[in-house]
Amino acid sequence: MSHTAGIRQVQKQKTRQALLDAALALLEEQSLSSLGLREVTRAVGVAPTAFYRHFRSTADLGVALVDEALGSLHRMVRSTVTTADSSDERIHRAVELIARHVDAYPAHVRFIARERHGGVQSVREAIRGQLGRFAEEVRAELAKDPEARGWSEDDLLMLSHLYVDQMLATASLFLEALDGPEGERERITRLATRQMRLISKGRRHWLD
Amino acid sequence: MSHTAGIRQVQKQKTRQALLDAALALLEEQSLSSLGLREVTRAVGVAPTAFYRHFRSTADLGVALVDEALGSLHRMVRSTVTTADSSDERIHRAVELIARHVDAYPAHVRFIARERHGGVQSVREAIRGQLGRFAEEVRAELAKDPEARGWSEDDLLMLSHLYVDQMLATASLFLEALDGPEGERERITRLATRQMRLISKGRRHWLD
DNA sequence: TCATCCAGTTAACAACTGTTCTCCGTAATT
DNA sequence: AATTACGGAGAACAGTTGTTAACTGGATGA
Repeated sequence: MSHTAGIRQVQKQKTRQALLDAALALLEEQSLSSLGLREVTRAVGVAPTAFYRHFRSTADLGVALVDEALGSLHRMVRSTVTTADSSDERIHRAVELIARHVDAYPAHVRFIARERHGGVQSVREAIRGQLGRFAEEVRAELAKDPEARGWSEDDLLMLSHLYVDQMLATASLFLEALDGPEGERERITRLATRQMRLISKGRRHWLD
Repeated sequence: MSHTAGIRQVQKQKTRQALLDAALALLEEQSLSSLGLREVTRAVGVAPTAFYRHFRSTADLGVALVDEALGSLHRMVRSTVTTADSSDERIHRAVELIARHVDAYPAHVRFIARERHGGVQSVREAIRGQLGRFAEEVRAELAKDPEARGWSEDDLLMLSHLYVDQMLATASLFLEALDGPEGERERITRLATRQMRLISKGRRHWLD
C-alpha cells in the first residue's frame, strides 16, 4: 500500500475538496437540485469547465458529499448507540454527544437532513443506503447487549431504525436552534432525552 | 356571510388552483428552491406574468401549498392518533390509515417530507408551525385518555411529537414504496406497526 | 349604459445556466 | 532530454431565468 504523493494528484484532490466545501456552504440556503455548477466554481475561483474534471454533474457531487457527511456521522452513530442503553445518565450523554456533533459539523447534518427526502434521486438513494448500513451496524451492537436476549433479528433491526431516525430528528432540532436563543438548546436536550428514555422503556418491556 | 360567486373571482381561483396543482406535480422530481416561476406557468398554459397576480414568488406559492397539503394531513393525524392507544389492532389500523392516505395524496406527502427540511426558510417555518399545532392537538387528545393520568403536560407534548414524527417517517417509507415491489408495502406495515407498539409499551411504563 | 376594475397578454431586458471545443502549461513518463 | 498525460482556462453557443412596462377585453358596480 501507500502511494507516494504525486504533485498533480495532490493538487487535483485539493481543488476537488474546495469544490465540495464551497458546495456544502452554498447548500445552507438552498437545495441540491437548485445548486448550479457555475455557482460552485465561482465560489472556488476556478473556471466553470474545471468542474467536469471532478464531477459529472451537481448530482454527482451530491453523492460525494453524502460519503463525506456520513463519514463524520459514522463516529457519532457508533458512540451514541453504544452508550444508549437504559441508564438515564448514558442517554443524557448520548444526546449531548449529538448536540456537540451538530456544533462541529452543522453543514454536514443540514445536508443529510435536507437531501434525505430531497429532489435528487441518486442522492436520496445514497443516503438511504448509508443509513441502512448504519442501522445494520446498530443492530449488531444491540445484539451484544444482554437485554437483547430473546429478540428476533427483525425486531432488533426495527429498533435500530427507530434509534437512527430519532437521532437524526434530534440532530435536526439542534440544527434549527443553532442561531437561536440560548435556552432552546437546553429545551431540546430535555425533550430528546425523555423521548429516548421512553423508547428505552418500551425496549425493556418488549417481550412482556 | 356567504359571498355570491362572482364570475371573476371564480376564474381567478381556478387558475390559482391550476398553478398550485402544476407546481405540486413538478415538485415530484425537484425541490421548491429550484422550481421556476416560468416552469409553472408554462405547465398551466398561461403567461409568466400571470403568476404575479396570485403569488409574490415561488416561495410564496410554497407556503400556500403547505396549507393545502397539511389540510389533508390534518384529518389523517386526528384519526390516527385518536385510535392509537395500546391495542395492537388499533395500532395496525392506524398504520394502514397512513398507507391509504399516502395512496390518496402522494404528492402532498412528498411535498411536506421534502420541504420540511428544504432550502426555503419561509416554507420550513410554515411546516414547522403546522406540525407544532398538530402535536398540540395530539397532546390534547392524549390527555383525555385514562392512561395519561399522572402525566405532566410537558411529557404529553414530548410523546405527541414522537407520534407525529413517527407518523411522517412511516408515510415517507410508504411513499418510497409506491412505485416499487408489491411486498414492500407489507414489510413497511409490519415495521411501522412494531415501532408504534414499542412506543406504546414505553408509554404504558413511563411512570414506573 | 357607461366608467372602472383587473386577470391575463405581449414584448423586451439583462443576467444567468449547462455544455462543447480549443488551447495552454506543467507534472509525469519514457 | 523528449514525449505524453492532464488539470485548468478561455470563448462561444443556445436556451433559460425573474422582472418591468404598457396594453387588452370582459366582468363589475354606479
